[in-house]
Amino acid sequence: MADHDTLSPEKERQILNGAARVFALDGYEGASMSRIAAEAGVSKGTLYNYFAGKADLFGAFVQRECATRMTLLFDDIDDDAPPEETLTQVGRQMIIMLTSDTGLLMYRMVVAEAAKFPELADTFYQAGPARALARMAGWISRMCAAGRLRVEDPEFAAEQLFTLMQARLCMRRRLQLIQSVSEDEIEAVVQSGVRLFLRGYGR
Amino acid sequence: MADHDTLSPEKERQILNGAARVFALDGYEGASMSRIAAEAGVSKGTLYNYFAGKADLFGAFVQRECATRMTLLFDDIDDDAPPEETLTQVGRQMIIMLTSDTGLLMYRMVVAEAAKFPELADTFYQAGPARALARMAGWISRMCAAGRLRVEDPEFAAEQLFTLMQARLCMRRRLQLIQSVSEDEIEAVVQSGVRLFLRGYGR
Amino acid sequence: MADHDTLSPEKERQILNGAARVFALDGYEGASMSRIAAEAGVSKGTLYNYFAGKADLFGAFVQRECATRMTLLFDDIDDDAPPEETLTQVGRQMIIMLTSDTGLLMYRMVVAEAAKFPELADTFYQAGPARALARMAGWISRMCAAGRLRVEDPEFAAEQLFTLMQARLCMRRRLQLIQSVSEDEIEAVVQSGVRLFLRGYGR
Amino acid sequence: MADHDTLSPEKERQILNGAARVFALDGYEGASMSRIAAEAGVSKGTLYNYFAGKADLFGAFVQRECATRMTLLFDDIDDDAPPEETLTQVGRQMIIMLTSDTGLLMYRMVVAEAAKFPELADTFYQAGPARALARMAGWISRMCAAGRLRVEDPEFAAEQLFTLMQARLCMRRRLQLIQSVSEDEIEAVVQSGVRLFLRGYGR
DNA sequence: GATGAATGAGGGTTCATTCAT
DNA sequence: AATGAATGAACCCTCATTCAT
Repeated sequence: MADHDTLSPEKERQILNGAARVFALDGYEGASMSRIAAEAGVSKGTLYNYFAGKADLFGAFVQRECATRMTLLFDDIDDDAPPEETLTQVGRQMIIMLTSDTGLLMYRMVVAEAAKFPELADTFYQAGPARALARMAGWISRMCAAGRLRVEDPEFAAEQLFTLMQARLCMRRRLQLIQSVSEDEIEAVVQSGVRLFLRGYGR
Repeated sequence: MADHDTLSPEKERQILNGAARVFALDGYEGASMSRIAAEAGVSKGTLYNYFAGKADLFGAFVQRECATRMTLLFDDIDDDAPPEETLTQVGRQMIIMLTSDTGLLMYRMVVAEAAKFPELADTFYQAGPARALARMAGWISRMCAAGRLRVEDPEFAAEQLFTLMQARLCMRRRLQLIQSVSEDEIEAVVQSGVRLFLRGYGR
Repeated sequence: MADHDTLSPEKERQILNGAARVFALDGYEGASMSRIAAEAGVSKGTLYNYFAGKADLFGAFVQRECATRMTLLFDDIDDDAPPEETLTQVGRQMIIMLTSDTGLLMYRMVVAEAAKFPELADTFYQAGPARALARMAGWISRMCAAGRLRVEDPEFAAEQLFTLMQARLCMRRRLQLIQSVSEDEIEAVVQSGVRLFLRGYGR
Repeated sequence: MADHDTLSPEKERQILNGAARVFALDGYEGASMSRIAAEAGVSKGTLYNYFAGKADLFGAFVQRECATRMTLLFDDIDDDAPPEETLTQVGRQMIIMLTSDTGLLMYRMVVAEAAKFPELADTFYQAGPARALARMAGWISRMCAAGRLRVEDPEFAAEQLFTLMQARLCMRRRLQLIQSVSEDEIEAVVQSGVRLFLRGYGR
């Protein structure tokens, strides 16, 4: 999407950072290239030297965020740890990501523009949720093989786990009903969700 | 939000119907007051006699839609029916609503504009999810009292139930990854979710 | 081209007059809608209430000018008058039209944009030169029938007559070599051209 | 116009060749300095080292084209040949030049921009039409002296001859009504024009 | 001398809003 | 109460020009 024989990687970052701030506040449609330029500290013309247009800039922004966020959600999964521990850790990190300012922003914009930019939503899905689900499903399969879980459809179970983590906090953040989440709140959601999951799929 | 010493309730309805069609197709930013006026069959000036502006019209539209859609999700709950049956029926209707064109549209718009119109998101939440959760939590409490479920936090359990229904289909619809859902797909999600719920909270 | 269920004929005229002044100075590409709006004394938005865009405005302008100019070039042709008289009178009016500010402007713009707006050039041709040629050819035919001229191809003879009128003054005006033409200059060109024509085609 | 203590004549030629291609396709307003730079294979900065700006570059381009095209329209005039033959040959070459792609292009651009670049139109006139007219007028004078023509104003007669050659084909090409001209069409126009000219001015 | 990234004024166009009718 | 013509700020984007390298 973005031109990656890019003129100056530093300036591209600068632009994307500015764009992130503006997109965050105003959404895709609401964001103006003028404001993004001002926020990024470059001229409007420079925006168009780095990105083909607004849609392209938005795409590059989404792609970068996905790539950034998705790393290390599962970096230190230890198959020998008790399932409860792994589930708790993964669930916690997922909630943290989904309720973070940028995570929230990404979700909002991708959902809002999915009808207009379906390929963007797909990019987002592949770079984010799909990878997370694949990893989780893999882990569940291994736990089944090890006799520690009993799951018929690991992929779907992974989805259930992730949706359970979205109870209460995620929805409220998405609807701007709350401005932040505390560690205690997160812990409560994670524990309850993990317990439900294990009662259903544990051994 | 809207002026409720309203000039002519009939004309207000007429405008909101036009607005609904346009917002549905184009979203908030994409909708133009001209198109809404044309679609509603009134002049642009009349729009401003009934609503203070675009944001106000949007608010009134969301409010009315919420009120309209949210009715009777639970109209025929029978406390004597087996819990599994009730859960299945409620879950099924929830998925149908969330993946319907209008349900999806509402969700997208409210989430998209939550940062800009927080009070709108709140309206939506109160008129929709909050009422559904309250009803469900009430039913769970009654089931606990009847010794048919064992739940510590009925309100939260209700949220978990609803999030479980959002696995797979809802997310994919929201991201425009799929264009429709089949009854079989719905049934699979509902059954798996209800089973998980009952294994955790049943008796 | 222009919307002729026009909002206010007076304002449309006002806009077209402003457009004429700006197009005259800057040509099609060089003219800006902002300047046209300012020159016409209306807002930019109003321009777009009356015309679909710049190309449409330009088209309407060309059409109006053609319609205006072309009338009465031949209104009072009297078939009983001596051919020399008729030719002189028509030739004189033709030079006057071609060297007038608007006539010049029209020619410049239509020729300049013919590659980009061929249908415009065609409109111009049909509304202007084609009609003039047809009328002239008709007159020539009648003069032949009356035994006062001897012409094989009346249509082509008409073209030759008109091109003869373009010697000296028209080209120089088109190239901005001169800013105006005097009546004496016109008379000289007309007489010389008519004499040449009659020596060749007269009887 | 162009800086003639020029940095490298070779590079200047290179730039003008690129400019010619772009101006030919897009006209003055439509041509962009970026495209010209790319087409010429130099950087945009270099353009500005050789030419003061777009207008200056355009001027240099027109000047060079005039100098190039105008040569040898009359190189082989033989005063002993019959006037009809000479006139036919000159007329034919004139039509060919005026209806050629480049001739047409030059005419269009110079006429289009005459109001904005009057000195440019003058350059064009001096380099092209003026020289052609002077040569032709000279030949006519010599023919008069030799008793083969009888013309009062040789200069003006030369203009009439040239305008007669512009009947039909030139106008239609200029208005993009036709895309090409055949030899037969040219011959018809030349013969008819020459005959008319000789009936009027021959002896 | 040559480069091309950066600039920012200006391009055509849209549209929420106003107000005279 | 209803109209819709008029407004003008703001939109995205282009491009002639400059200047640090």
